[in-house]
Amino acid sequence: MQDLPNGHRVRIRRRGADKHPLILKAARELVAQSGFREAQMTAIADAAGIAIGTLYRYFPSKTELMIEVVKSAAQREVEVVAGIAMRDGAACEKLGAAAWTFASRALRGRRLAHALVAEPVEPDVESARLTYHRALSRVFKTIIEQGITEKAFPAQNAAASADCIVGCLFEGLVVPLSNEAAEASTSLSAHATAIITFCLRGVAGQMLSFPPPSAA
Amino acid sequence: MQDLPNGHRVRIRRRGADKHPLILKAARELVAQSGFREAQMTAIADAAGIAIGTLYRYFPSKTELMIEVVKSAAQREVEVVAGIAMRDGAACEKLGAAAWTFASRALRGRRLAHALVAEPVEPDVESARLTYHRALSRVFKTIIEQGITEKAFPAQNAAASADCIVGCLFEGLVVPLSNEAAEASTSLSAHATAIITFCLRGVAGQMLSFPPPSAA
Amino acid sequence: MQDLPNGHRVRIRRRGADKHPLILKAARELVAQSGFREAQMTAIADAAGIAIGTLYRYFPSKTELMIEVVKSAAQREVEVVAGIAMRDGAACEKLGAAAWTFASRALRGRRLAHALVAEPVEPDVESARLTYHRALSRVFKTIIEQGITEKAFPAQNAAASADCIVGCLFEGLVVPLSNEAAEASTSLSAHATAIITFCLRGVAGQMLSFPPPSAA
Amino acid sequence: MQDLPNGHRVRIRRRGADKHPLILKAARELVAQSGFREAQMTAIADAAGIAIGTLYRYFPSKTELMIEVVKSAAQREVEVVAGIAMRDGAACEKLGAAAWTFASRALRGRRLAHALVAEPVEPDVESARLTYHRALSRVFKTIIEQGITEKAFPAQNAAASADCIVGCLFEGLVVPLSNEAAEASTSLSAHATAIITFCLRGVAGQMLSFPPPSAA
DNA sequence: TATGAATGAGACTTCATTCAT
DNA sequence: AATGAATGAAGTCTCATTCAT
Repeated sequence: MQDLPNGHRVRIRRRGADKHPLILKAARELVAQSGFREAQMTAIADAAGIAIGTLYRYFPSKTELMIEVVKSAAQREVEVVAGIAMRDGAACEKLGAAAWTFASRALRGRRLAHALVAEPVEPDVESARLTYHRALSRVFKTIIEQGITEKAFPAQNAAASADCIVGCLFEGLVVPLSNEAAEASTSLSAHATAIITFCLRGVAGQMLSFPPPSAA
Repeated sequence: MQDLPNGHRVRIRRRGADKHPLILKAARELVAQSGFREAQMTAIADAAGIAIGTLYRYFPSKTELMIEVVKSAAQREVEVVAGIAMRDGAACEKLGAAAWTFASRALRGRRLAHALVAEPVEPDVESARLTYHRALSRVFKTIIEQGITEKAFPAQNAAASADCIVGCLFEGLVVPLSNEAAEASTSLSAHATAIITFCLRGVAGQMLSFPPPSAA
Repeated sequence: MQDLPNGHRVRIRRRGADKHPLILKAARELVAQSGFREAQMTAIADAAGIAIGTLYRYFPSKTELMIEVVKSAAQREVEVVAGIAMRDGAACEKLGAAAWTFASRALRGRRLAHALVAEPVEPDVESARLTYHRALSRVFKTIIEQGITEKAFPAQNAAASADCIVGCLFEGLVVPLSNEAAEASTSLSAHATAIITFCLRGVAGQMLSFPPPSAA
Repeated sequence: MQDLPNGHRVRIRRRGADKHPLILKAARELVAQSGFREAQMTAIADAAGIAIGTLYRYFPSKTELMIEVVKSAAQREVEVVAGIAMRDGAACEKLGAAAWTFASRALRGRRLAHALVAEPVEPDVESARLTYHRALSRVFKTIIEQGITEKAFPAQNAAASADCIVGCLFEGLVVPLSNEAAEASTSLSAHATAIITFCLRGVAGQMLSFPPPSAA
């Protein structure tokens, strides 16, 4: 036995493919398709093309698997957005770019994004989801603090402002995605622009032009 | 069968008390106490002091009942906040007051607020929950539009800004409530102030003093 | 809700037969037939002619049901033997009669007796089984103490002697029953007589004639 | 395939260590530690430091392995006790010594002793366990018969008396061990003395002084 | 020969819903 | 109209055994 880098305690496996990512992928796709509710262990095993017992070789319980699903999906989002925060450049521009990046990614991968934000889960998974929110918030907080230091933004409670940005993005972009009817992407894009404009005003305390980057 | 004014399709009942509100109240309290997960039909019937069979005379399914729970709980919140929007006064003040009212109500009734925002539900209930978000957003939109008309606020996408406010309030206040550990109410209150300040800046595009009303 | 005399916390049931004894009987028969191992909840429900869900209305878990099975079966045995201890008469005679009664009952109901003595169970059920052993032992202890008082038996550790009697009866009579091949009842009867004779010698410290009662 | 002298039917193995005893040892230790319930095949293979597939090369099924475990553990106990029966000396003293030896070994190795006496098993393993009881009984029978021949003991059904002794020792010493709470070893020792005294009286039909040997 | 990943039958339990009384 | 016992589909998890490498 040993602790693997991915944090799971499993027997050492020498031969055969590690089905961990395979299962995670299948689970994530099921969740992305129909939400947590439809992601039964049997369905996940079927989707992964393995037996239910094999699934339990890699994940000790459904809860653990769902936590991994949330963590892995969330981690990716946070990484991308965090990458922007680390760039050189004005806080104001980075803030807009980070928000826009998150928004455009959420507009794709609708169902999964929604699952990461507002869908029914049990307490332990909820906790992992909350961690995602907080991680995302920290990225924005970092940018805001830089802006305050640079005098680009007025003094403010950076943590609260960051929470607000996350809330704006979720409520403005992700929650509407839950109803299946996909709106025209142009109107969604315009909506995203309005949302981000609001966030920038909230942080900067003044009107800022917000030119959405051409690349999503 | 007929459609009643209150929108419910029930069998005509001539004698005896209408147990509809009784059941709704019991269900709402159970959800407020322990969330949707713990609100089994049997438990609701017990709490209402009626038989499970009777419950099914008034609600055709658990889904329908939960939709009613969300609607009724949401309606109350919306009404209170809408009441503030209808007042005379400057848009700016009303905006702060409405936000603060929502916030303080959410800080009480944590569990219910959380259930209305982020808890696991099935698609049909999710839909009712979304309607609540939209209704709340409309209230803020009305205030913002008034403010734009009065030149108190700059021109903006009022609907998007309203969504943002709702998002800020939910993300900033309700989601953190999901972890059982109740923080000190003073820090929560300070947090609420920071959140609302952000919202006002986002709408007004400038620093606004935000004096929270003494009464909630 | 209320605590019923049988110690189970169930909803008050007004109409319909109380299926508690029906289930217990079915479970006991299954155990008597094939032991604990074969007594799956589904099989018990089938045997009782009810649905699995109904079974769980009356017993919260398999463990609880098995504990009841052990307790109810054991209680009956202890009661019968205890009845003899309460009679008037010489300790010596009562001791023989009690042992013989237990023995003859064990010779009938073989499988169940074996389950009560030596069969595989989980810890909680094991505990109930141990209680049975101790209760039976206490009956013999009472008789022995009476005999010591009456100077019929020498001074001795009555509790230990009682345990020994229980052990003799179990090992001598019940354990051999576990192999399906039923021996001739005459030889079993003779064996029982030899066992009980040993016990009487062990208690009395001298040779005692032991005339088995004609009635079983 | 062939039947080996040790009674095992195994494939002929020419090279490499015979892992039979290794596996048996691991299995026995696991059973001794946590009982049959916790002795899963995988756990046994792990404990033996071999692969599960290898385990199945030596034992065709779990049942077979458990039978071997019971047999081997039992054999050791029987051998030790039988060694005493083979000594020179008075039957009476040997009887006490044999009983005391068994008792003191049971007081150590509690869990294994309990598994050998009263733990949940399937029919085939049960059968092996019964064989152990009978073998132990035969040892005592031998001693008793010697005593009868020597006129040290009165005429009696030696087989039945021997069964009784086994029953006394099991019921008096092993069964109480099943509850985890380890009693003070002094009280256990006193209890063992009382049990053995009873057995001696049962066999000899008179009060005998029983001086427990100092060494176990 | 050895390995150990994979298998899947089967066990327990929950809870929304029905229907005879 | 009211009752609540009964139902059983469905979901999670375990572990003895197999077989390709």
